Amino acid sequence: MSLRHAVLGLLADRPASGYDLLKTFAISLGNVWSATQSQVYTELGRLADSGQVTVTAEGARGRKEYAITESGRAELHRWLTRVEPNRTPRNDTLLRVFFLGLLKPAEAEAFMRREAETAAAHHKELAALTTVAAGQDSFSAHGRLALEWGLRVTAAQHEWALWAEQQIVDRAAGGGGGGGHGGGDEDEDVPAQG
Amino acid sequence: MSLRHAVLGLLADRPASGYDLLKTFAISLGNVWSATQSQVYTELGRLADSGQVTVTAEGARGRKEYAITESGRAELHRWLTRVEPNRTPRNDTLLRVFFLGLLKPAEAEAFMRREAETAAAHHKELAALTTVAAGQDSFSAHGRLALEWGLRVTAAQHEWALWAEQQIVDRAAGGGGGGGHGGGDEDEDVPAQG
DNA sequence: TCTTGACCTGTCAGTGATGGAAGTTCTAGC
DNA sequence: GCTAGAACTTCCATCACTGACAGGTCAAGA
Repeated sequence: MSLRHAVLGLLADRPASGYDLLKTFAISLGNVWSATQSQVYTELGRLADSGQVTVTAEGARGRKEYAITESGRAELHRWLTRVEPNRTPRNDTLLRVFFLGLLKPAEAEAFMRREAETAAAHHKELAALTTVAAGQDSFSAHGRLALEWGLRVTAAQHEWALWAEQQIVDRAAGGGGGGGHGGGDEDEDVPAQG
Repeated sequence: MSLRHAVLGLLADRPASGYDLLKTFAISLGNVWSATQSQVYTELGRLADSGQVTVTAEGARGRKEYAITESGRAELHRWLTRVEPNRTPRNDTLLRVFFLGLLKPAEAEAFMRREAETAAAHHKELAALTTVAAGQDSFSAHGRLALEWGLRVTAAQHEWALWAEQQIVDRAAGGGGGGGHGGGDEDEDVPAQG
């Protein structure tokens, strides 16, 4: 449902063709909201039908350039200011974490280690983007806010994965499969959050 | 697509009816993967058709208790160990952040402030769960790992939102609407992450 | 000229997600 | 006996997403 607004938002910056939008998704916006080809073209068609965008030019190779209309801008503004962001949680990795007890400790440990590596790699990718995305326009500036979110969250994820891996190791050593788990050096149940 | 595995995972712990599963989603698992009534019942039907779960008892009021089968367990294990977690980014809030430039600075600022509040509230909710979810079984133990993730990420989100709000204030004060923006005390572009 | 490949737009079938409405059966209280 | 409501399941219309397919046009080089 938000794809519509992603497209509107991009067109609010400047007119573009479906192909152009696809490139923007691939480069920057896709880090935050991904879209496939068919989705973008379908959505452009729908938006044109409802009068929120119009075709402003037809170029070579059948290229159609779309621009946002007043009606589209109004809808975009309404969405930005009046519609609650959708926070439906849907985290594939965490879902698996819930069920890690079904694996052997070694498997579960490997899972968390892979997660740690993935988070670190993702963080690195984003850090590389930082040096590139240095535009002074508003779109770039706000993109950097989103980028910073990514940096912080991937960093937190990395540390969490390392911590969780250790928890699993401890539990395997202390508790085994059965009921209670051996006490001892387990003060550090949950780290302080400030 | 992962709803199937969420259901399988819950049934791997113990047999349950659709209604039971719904309660589990409402209480714990829903923080990580939400599901509606129709989804759960539909999925149970599909799983029964494909032989990954079976009806083990029929109780009062048409209640059907489902249990996972060997085939279901195998699929679950395959998913946990062999299937890459789906990392399709789809973050409604960040999508809006990209387009905050379309709002007046005061509106954008209000948006970020609301985000900060939401993150703080969410963090508090999760912290309240911490004291409750103290079971010693494996499902609870791993649930706490997921919970810890939530605590860390909401904390990071809160701080990020505060930081971003400040960025917006600075930009409005320094740059205004036009081209370049006034230099000065803007060393702190991006905080260190190391 | 012919080929290769980038550019650019679309359609379609299958599948799953969403949200609401509805219906039956049991329990508890009057 | 009657009612209210909780327990529990099922159906349906609509919409979003995926992945594949199916084009047609221009530019540059062999």
